[in-house]
Amino acid sequence: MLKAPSFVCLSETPMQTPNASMIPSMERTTRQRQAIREALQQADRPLLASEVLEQAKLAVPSLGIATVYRTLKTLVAEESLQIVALPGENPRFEFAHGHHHHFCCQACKRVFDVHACPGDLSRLVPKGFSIANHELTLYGKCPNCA
Amino acid sequence: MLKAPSFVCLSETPMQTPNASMIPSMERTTRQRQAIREALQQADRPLLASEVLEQAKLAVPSLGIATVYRTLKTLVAEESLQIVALPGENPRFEFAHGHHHHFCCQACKRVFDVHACPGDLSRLVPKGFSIANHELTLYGKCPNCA
DNA sequence: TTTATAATGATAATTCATTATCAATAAAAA
DNA sequence: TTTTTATTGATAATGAATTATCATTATAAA
Repeated sequence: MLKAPSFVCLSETPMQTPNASMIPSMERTTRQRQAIREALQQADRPLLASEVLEQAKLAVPSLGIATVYRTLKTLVAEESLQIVALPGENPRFEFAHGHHHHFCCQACKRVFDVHACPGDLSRLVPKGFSIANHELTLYGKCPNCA
Repeated sequence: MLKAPSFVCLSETPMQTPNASMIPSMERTTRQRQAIREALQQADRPLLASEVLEQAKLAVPSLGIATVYRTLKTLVAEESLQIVALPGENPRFEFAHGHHHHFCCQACKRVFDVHACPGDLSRLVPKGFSIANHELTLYGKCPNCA
């Protein structure tokens, strides 16, 4: 009998909502995945897929972009990574660490975490609107570029 | 002698930075363009290109998406329209009207203008960072969806 | 080790928003 | 009107990010 690939939801099993069993598993530890994890951990800022590739290639020069996308997708699915989507920018990725905001340097285009928060913003919206969340992006010059 | 199309920068003319003379002109008033303008004016919120098409088609059913994109591009180039780029969303368009923020309804996905502003946010960033601008997006339920 | 198969990497394919093409149409000057 | 040509609309083409394919490689269990 065929063994199903680890990411397939078998028809023999009861239908279920998307959860860990639907997420492509990472059954093996590979140099590539370690390099990708470390690139993200050592950068103290969210990285583009291309930046992850660039950094992780320093450890594993043969690394391909397909593996970067595959690994990022799995890490997002298992909620280890969160996506940082800035207006008009490709998604960036960082290890999840709660509510925070971002600073985008207009010179070097790097994005930094901002751990402060303006707090309750319900005063800003007209009556009838209810706020569940907010995203703030600051633009300016980082210390290196100022 | 050939007359150049109105949007071409003739080689006989001195090189110049992009300005009004480089912008595709709108020499004729058409039903299509009026319908597109009116769709944007009557919506009190930024619209996707697809929403502009949908609305303007009510006035001009034959309207095509190419004309919508062409007209939006020209209106942006002449700075009549500004682009509203929300994280992970296609660009929306609204008539320019100064600094303001946006509220995105998590239910109906419509985006509304928020004319209030949290003000100076320089206290939020670590020393060495300088803030030139900021963008704030609020998420929640609009009055229709609450 | 040997073996089974998960994972990789080169690259083809896909996706989808946007732009270019071009014959047909229509605005506005003559 | 007639004429000129800017504009339109159907759709082909483009561009850029992401995903699929598949032969090859390498992990980890036996």
